[in-house]
Amino acid sequence: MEDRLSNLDSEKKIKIINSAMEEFSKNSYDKASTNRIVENAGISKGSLFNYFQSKEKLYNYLEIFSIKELANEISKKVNWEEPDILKRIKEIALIKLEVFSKYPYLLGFFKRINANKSMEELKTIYEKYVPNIYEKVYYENIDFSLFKEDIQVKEVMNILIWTFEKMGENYIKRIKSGEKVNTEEISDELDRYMEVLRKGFFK
Amino acid sequence: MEDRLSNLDSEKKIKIINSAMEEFSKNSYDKASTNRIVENAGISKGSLFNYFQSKEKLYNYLEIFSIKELANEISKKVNWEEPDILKRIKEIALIKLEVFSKYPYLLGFFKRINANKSMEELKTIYEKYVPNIYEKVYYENIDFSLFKEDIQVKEVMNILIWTFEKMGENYIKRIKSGEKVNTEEISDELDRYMEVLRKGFFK
DNA sequence: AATTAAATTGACCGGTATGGTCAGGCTCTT
DNA sequence: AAGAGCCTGACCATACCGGTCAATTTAATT
Repeated sequence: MEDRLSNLDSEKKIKIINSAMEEFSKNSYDKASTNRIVENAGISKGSLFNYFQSKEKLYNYLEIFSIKELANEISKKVNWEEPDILKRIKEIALIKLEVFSKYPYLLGFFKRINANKSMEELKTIYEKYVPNIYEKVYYENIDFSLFKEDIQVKEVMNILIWTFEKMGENYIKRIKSGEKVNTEEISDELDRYMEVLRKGFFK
Repeated sequence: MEDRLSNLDSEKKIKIINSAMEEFSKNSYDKASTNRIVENAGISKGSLFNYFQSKEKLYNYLEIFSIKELANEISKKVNWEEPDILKRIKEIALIKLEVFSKYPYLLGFFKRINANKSMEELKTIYEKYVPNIYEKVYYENIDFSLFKEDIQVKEVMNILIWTFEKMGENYIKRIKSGEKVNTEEISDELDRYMEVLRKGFFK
């Protein structure tokens, strides 16, 4: 058996992934410690190296896992027929939040990947593991005629995306600090911002 | 002489500060290396410990320096009579950009501080070194009757602030990657976003 | 219950990097 | 040429690094 991970108990697997993501998101690759990873994951050194063979392979696994996990969830769950960009963005925000609740250090780990890889390298990886996701997410079947007529679409799109990203970051901060996030409260807040943005930029 | 830094050549001082900020923003306190700091700053180990006595004192100095540097620049340069929030935010964005050009790792270092300190601790520090800055920045003399009448002010304020923060982060990324940022181009982009936001949310 | 197979452990390895020291070197002013 | 004040970098004990592997525990098979 090549892949020694798939045999693992799913809860244990998540614990290892989260511990490794935490370590790699807090420290650069060189300074990240496999000792601390096994300690926080509650497994032995030998097991980690049995599952992943080396630190480098662990890191590579995590990289691909992160990219696939988030993109696949979005791919699967979004209603791609919905033409209203605000509804699309809200949907994605909620999916992200769900994934980040399961893997609280995923966003931090993504930021590391982003910092260490050029735009081209990143796009190549995405193209390989989740083809077309870039063009799809905020554009597929979106009805851009819903924007106010005299508005600059590119700028508004960024404002929408950034607003929900910032909200998401704030939620992750709260999740990490141990707070139990109330899904209903979040959905309400997203709706409030949606309403404001709709009034401002849409017909 | 207690403060052995003020005697220093200003260019050298900036080089040391930037090198230390870079190291502390890339690594946690424990893993940040004084060896690498002196190497990148172009000074000897002995000098660093002559100036700062210990790693801890260097870190504390940096923390207070960062907070003061940015807040004082804003305090000094902003036109506090301007009642238009968009103009206020643009002014602050440009000041931040200026400071971040001088200290490219300041924002990264701030994020470390934020991650390691609770909201209360942070506020205490700000209150001590730059009193009232929190209430002032986005509120002092701002004319909130300029907003559209049926709009939710709190949400719009966050959208404005977040938009300019995200733009700033993108510029810093470009500065760090060595790109020479064209101030005129930036000012144009800020204006473009200001215009869109004004159309959406203001009378 | 006995035997075999598979999964997990953690003490241990050589090697690297750590924060901090301090005796001596260098460069000025007098 | 002498003294004063910066500045240097080899040096210290020590802590931790990624990775190994014989020994032990757990699970499966007979």
